[in-house]
Amino acid sequence: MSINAKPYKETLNLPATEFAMKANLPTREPEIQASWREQDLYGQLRRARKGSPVRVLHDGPPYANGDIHMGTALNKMLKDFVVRSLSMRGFDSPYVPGWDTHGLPIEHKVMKDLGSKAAGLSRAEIREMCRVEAMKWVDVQRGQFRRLGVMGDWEDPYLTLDHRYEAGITDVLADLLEGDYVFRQLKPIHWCTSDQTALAEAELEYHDETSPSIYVLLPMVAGVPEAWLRAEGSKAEEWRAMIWTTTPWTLPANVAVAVHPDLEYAGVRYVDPETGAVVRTILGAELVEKVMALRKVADYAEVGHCKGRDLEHAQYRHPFIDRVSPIVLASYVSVEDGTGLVHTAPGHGGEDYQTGRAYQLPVLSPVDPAGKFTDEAPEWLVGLHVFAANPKVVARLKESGDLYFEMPLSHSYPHCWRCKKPVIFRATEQWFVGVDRNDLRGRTLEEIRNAVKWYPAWGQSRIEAMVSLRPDWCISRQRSWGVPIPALGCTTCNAQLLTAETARHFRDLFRKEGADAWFSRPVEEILPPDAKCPQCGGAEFRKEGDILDVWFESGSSHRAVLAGGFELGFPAHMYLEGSDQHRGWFQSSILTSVGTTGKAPFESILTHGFVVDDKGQKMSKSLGNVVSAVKATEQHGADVLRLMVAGMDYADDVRISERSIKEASESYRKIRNTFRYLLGNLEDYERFDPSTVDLETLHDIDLWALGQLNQVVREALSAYEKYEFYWVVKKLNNFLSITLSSFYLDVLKDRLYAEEPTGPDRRAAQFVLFKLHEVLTRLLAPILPHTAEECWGYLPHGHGFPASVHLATFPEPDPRWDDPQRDARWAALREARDAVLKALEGLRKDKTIGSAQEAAVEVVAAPADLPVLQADRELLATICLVSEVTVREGGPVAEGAERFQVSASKSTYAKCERCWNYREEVGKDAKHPTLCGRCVRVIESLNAKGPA
RNA sequence: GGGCGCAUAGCUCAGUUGGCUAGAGCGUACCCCUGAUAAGGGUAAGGUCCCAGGUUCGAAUCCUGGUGCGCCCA
Repeated sequence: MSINAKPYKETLNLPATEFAMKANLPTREPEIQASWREQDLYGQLRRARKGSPVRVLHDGPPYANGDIHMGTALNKMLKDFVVRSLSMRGFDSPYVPGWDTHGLPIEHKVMKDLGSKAAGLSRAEIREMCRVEAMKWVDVQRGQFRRLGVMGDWEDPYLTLDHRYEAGITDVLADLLEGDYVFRQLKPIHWCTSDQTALAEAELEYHDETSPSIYVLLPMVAGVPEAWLRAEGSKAEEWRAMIWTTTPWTLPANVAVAVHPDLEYAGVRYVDPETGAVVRTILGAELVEKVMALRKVADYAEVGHCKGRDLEHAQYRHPFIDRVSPIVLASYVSVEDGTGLVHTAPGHGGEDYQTGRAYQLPVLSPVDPAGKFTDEAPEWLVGLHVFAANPKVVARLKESGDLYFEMPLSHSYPHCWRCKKPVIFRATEQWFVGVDRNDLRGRTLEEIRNAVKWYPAWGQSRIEAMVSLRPDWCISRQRSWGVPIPALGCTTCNAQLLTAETARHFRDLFRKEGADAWFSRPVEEILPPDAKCPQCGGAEFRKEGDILDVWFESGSSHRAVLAGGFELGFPAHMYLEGSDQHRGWFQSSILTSVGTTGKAPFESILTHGFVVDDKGQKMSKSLGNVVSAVKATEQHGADVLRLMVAGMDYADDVRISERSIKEASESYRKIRNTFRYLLGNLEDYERFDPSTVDLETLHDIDLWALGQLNQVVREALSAYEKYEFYWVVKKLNNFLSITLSSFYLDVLKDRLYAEEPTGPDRRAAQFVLFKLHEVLTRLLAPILPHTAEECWGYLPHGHGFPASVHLATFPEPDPRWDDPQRDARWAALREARDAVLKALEGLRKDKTIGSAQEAAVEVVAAPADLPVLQADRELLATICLVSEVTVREGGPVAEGAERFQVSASKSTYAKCERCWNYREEVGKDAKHPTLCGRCVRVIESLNAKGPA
């Protein structure tokens, strides 16, 4: 049968491809992921990059409880962009994900589920339940991260409960002990006297409680302002300092009174309305009236004023203990309530403790685990529970005349989450890492400044400020679910045995049996050989009960993972976390690393902001603005989420809402459809070898398009190097949308559809499409791994391409296509085209034409522009998709006028039945009277060749 | 209250050392095409550049002070 017999339409080369327009990512992505797992893509990539320069992004372990949320998803997607782009840049970039599996939230959950049953279980049994709980969430989260398309060694992640990891933690502790960074000191913590246990902030519930609110007059000894003494002719001993407290029982531990340096204080003389005695006292100036009113004191006068800082180092006597203590300065003092002078007991309060450290005050805590006063307390309190002691203390003060006023006060007070009883602050011995020992702080700051690159740069000043000011690190916790601090208590003298050597002994034990050994085995079985009490030389010990702070655990990953059994290498190229980790993991990592190796564990830090809603508010259940990462992935697909995240500047907060996901879907569709067009026109491409395409056959516009592609490659690669993914997305979007979809690909249609299928003109166009497809797929692969892989699969193989795009490397610009002069010429042509398109819109408005092909156009240009426009007038018609273009010389362009004047009219030619162009020759050929010259030529040639 | 950030069209971002009549993509409206078709093309509308002072011939850009939002701390 002759081709001639077919309708002309069937002789066109219309696009055809299996690559679906509708992505259907929710079902397609899991299929693609399954195939990656089947072929062990991650393993293949490792083998392919073996021997290349290594760049490791070290994963910060998320906490293994609950589903992942948008924040963790954002973090993992960014990490995946980094790891994949490093691989495609040619680096060997293994990624070992990890989980933080110890710690309070998991233990808390287990204890809550157990309820009263918890009391009957051993610590080892509770730990086993915690392990099961943690591993459950590791599995859940692993599935969710994989669903996002995150590539890594999911089969062998690092877990902080792993024996090897536990040994790594203990190894770091041993090194810090060896460097003399670790010490023991009293510190107040929340304590439940009923359960006799320490409580974390998360284990407290706040309820209203009624406490005795008392105002106490402390006798001054020295330091009362001279002016006040002179004015009154009084001595310092005749003055008082008035404090206020709602916990009278803490007064035995009082060792200071705090005032605010900048607040105004008054010296007040008043006459006691009951006794008629004259009393002189120091009070916050703003509170004088209020305090005097409490007892309706009418007869009072202010003797003088001073600043709080003038009172520093003044001295007073304890009301019922033989002790002289100082007035100190503290910035948290306010005149909200009380007297402006704050009773300070470092053993019984967090702020008091900080102030105490600043002034080197003693930490007194004469209270035993049951909440009863020890014999360090005044005799009349010993053995009494602290809450029962309150009225006794008040009575005593009243008796001695030191009580100004008393009343019951209802206020919010912390209670134990388990027994619901009010808790107290009680100082206990804790383990610390001393930040100023061996100048750890200074050396850490040196590393921060000189050895680490910060993305964005302000991350440096942020962490610098934090490290400069941070207090010593309390590393002990009174919990069960974690790695024990392997301290041994001497049963004879209570001294603690914990040295680098003993820690290393337990490190080896933990490596073999896990930290569980500490809890499940009797102490005699696990004692280090020749263990002797450092104080009394005794050889009998008990296991102490503290575990390590979880920040110490995750902060030890540079030892347990980087330098450990994962062959990643120390230091890592990058740590990448949210900006909260400047205080968290970045700090615990660099402190333990500098303390043990002298070096930062990372060469660079990349931080991202937090996920907020479309108004910039944080996501919270109560605001109802939470977008679920898991649901969003199921509904829209991982690639859509990834595109959304990649398009935003992560340095700032990242705004996510249903709307932003919808917008990302639309943006995704545009990308996908452009690829579909490329593939649709490459369907027959694999039948020949692109290297046979004679570059001479490329049209000028083809060369220009390849030159534009070069620009995109350069910009994308440079953006990837700077980890500026939103720039990659922006550039690719613009290229896809403006350069390709609305211009180049539109212009190419005539050639692709109407020219001879295997003729040089169409093949030249396909040569470019092939290149576009290949290059753009590679550039997008780190961001849209599923879609890129799908596209890649449609590429004709056999040209030395790896089977997966993720084994490929990024494209390089091809200098053969660079030609600035051609670019300038095309800039002018495109400007002329814009003017033409604008003119056509006028014809459409009045219904003269529909499609551009119906129009004939005259362009008036300045003499300077003529050479470019007149060089190839048919070209101008081709790129404007109109019937014909005539170019006429006009005068020089006037100031502010358009560069090109265009007038358009309906073409007088007839429409070619085959290519729909309006051409002069239509009707001239006797055999094909409805065709234009080009289509006649194509049909004749096809006929000559016979059926394909 | 302190430290570190952020603030330009409805959304995501440009705007190098002060010279803009402030741009781009997406979205929106309207139109065209019906041979990329739950696609494609075109045109257009959209901004007290957070606010208030200041420096300057000139400020989205520099300075000061606010406001809002985020993270961390108190």
